Amino acid sequence: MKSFYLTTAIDYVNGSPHLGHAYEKVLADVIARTKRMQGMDVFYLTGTDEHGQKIQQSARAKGVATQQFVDETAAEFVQLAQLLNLSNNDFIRTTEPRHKQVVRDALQQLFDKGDIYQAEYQGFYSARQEQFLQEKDRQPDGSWPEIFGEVVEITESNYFFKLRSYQPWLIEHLKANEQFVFPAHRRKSLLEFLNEPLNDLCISRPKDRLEWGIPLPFDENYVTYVWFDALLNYYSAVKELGRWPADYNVIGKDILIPAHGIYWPIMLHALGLPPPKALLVHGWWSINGAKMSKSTGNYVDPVAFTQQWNVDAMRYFLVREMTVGMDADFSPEQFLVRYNSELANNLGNLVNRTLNMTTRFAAGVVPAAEVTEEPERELQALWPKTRDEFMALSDGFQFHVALERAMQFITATNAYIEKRAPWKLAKDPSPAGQAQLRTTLATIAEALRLGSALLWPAMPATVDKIRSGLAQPALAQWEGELEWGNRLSGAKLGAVDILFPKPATEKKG
RNA sequence: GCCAGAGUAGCUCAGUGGUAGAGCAGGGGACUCAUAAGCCCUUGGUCGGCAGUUCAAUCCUGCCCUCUGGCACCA
Repeated sequence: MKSFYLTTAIDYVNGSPHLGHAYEKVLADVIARTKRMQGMDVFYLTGTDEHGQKIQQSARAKGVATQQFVDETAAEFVQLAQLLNLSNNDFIRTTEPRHKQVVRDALQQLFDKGDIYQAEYQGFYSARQEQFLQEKDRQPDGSWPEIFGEVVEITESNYFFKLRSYQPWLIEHLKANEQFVFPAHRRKSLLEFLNEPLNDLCISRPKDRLEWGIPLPFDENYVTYVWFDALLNYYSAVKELGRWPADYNVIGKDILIPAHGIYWPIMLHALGLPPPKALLVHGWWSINGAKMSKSTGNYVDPVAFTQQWNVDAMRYFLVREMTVGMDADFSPEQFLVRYNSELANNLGNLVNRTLNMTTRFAAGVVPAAEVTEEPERELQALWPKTRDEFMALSDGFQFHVALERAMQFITATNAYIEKRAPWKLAKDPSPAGQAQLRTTLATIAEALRLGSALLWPAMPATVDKIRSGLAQPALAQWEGELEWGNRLSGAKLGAVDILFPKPATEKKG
């Protein structure tokens, strides 16, 4: 069985999850479930990034122990994963011993190898912000902004990783592997960035400035810089499982350069490990057409929103609305449009009328199809076309179009019902009419079984509910499930609650 | 400023070197199994602008305009 390993970025537990976090996890989950449906042995990793100065500061500001602070915030992300029905195989936290050990081993290895050296770093330091400043932080007149307080030039000793010496290798790797970054234009911008010489990466922080981190194994007076620590999670989680390298590291566009596009492949290469096979870089969500911002209230709480509606509706919307790699806009109005027209009216209603008619006209048992005439031929011909296009689009991460295609098949099934008008056939006592009626009911049920199977990665719980109504087991994989046939003949259909109930009032509230 | 992306029907987006497409919204109609859902028909665009290549460009090339994002650590 082909194995497939993908990861999400691990979330920094300095604040609560927002819509972007939810999206990335759902996107990765849809990919993971798609690959499982295709018969692959998938390992899906997500987790939290828990070290660093901001976290230490936030914990102090809140007056709680740092460990307690990260435990509490990490719990929110674990809950989000559960709420979104993610199929992750593991959830790694960078404060776990299993991770810390891998980081320390990696640092020691690089140190022994001579890829890490100690040097003096000179710069302007703001004690109030506890950070080094850069020239771009200066105001036009050369002074430092008030928020930094007193700024002094200091010299500090730190450890540096020889990033620059691997720059030629990275450039070669990017040129030789066009699929290393998706979408393609991100690879170009990465190469652009590499036109300039890299600086070596400072990978330590003195303990008297920052103690919330992983101590350097070769100098306990320092802790590890948070990015160096965090990136290794993708490896530390599966080191013992032998699953490295990842097929995809799924990340947001903001952390491609320099973290995932430069630090990460070079770190791995220096350690003698292969880089990930590819980085999948997604875009950002705006809210109501504007940048999301908690302070202005232009914000959607993914937890509250999901609970208010329905997990699968949320998952469907996120994947249906955004083109992977591009930005998209989230608004309650647009959500409602998709929810009503595609989920409730098209899919949900098809499920409902199928079960109703089978109950009413065939005592709840799916009949065998007996005739194949123009309406059947048309729908049956559309199926393999839909399925094949859906697969190709999914493989290319074009989920927004793939889902539209699947929905078009659902629409075609609704149209088929109108052509056959089973409610009229039910009043036709002739043998031919009755045969057409039985055929119609069989055809609808089969089309629903097939069409819904495509929707499983995006809406697993919903699809399994539909399948339960069709007396089918939960879907395990697509193999053998996507060919038109008559396996539902004789199936005693069960009841299914309204899948996507309409909101009480359609006006926005 | 530099780099990248986007610019196609009211909205969200597909798409192709050869007389422009879908969904939603809008208009009309027939039906009733169904979540007043679904189905059929339909209004609507000089495919950002200019020039070029070509028998032919929305799709190729060049220039320009507008919007968005990034420019070193926030998905």
